[in-house]
Amino acid sequence: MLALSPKAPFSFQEILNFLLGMPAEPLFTVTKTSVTRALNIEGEKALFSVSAHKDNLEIIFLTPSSQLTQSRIQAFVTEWLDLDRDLTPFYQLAQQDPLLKEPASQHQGLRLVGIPDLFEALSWAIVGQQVNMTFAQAQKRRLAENFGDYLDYQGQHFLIFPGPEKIAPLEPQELLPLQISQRKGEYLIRVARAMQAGNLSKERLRKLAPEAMERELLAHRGIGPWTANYVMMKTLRVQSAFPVDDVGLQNAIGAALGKGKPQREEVLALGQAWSGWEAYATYYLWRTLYGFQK
DNA sequence: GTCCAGGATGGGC
DNA sequence: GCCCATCATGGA
Repeated sequence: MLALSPKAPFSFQEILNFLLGMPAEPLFTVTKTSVTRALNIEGEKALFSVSAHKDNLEIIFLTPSSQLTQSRIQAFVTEWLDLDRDLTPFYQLAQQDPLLKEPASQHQGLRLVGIPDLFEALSWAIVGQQVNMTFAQAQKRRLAENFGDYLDYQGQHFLIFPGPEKIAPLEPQELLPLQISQRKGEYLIRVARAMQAGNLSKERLRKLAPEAMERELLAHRGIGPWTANYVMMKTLRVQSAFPVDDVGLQNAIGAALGKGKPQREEVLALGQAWSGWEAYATYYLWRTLYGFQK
């Protein structure tokens, strides 16, 4: 067991509610009090769960884990749940914003749950392009089932997403049975190969300024503006990342303003008020779409 | 049957 | 630069 102390304001319950309200994620299980997932830490598979303990969080290691693995998992959870972020400036900004005021006060302490693994994030974004999320989750699950790993524990089956080395040798036709289209299969495989060749990595990207980072991502076939900003938001933790073209964001804004989907320029104009916090603003607006209430 | 999903690309103009 | 067809599948 290991305790974590997130920066206040923090609410694990809000995180759980958010996850429970989304289409089921294949890589972890969520209950009303905890989230449990398996990871492969440098060849060692480990299972852990995160739950609230008073004002703090605790990580429970469900499989025997070395000291090194435990500290890696701690770092993973900190990054995954954005525990070190100080949200105070965002809430100050949100308080004066017509669109953010309500969601921010209603979901005080909600963190932007990320996707620390770059290949997982890109894969998820690519299969999620222009299809509903339930369908996209099914494809992600099939990728994990067919090419990833797993850990069984007390009758439960925990999937581990494959690394790029598992996808790089494939041909798009081999992904068709998973209902991944020829074109998306090409995108996935090319991204996997670029990562394997070292031309695309989190380490390289994180050294770049946001503009250069986006350019670098856009250079890859299959990564457009939406995918680039989505990954910057979920994986690279760029707070100014802003997936303007996201249909969910547009719907959330439209609903909040009591009208239809806004134009691209309207979204950009609203985003100016969120400068530096576009990623969290987007996330809290997404939250309004999936109204899971206890 | 039609429309919409947390888009990207390449062509024509 | 913008507009448009195409890809491609499932659920409402």
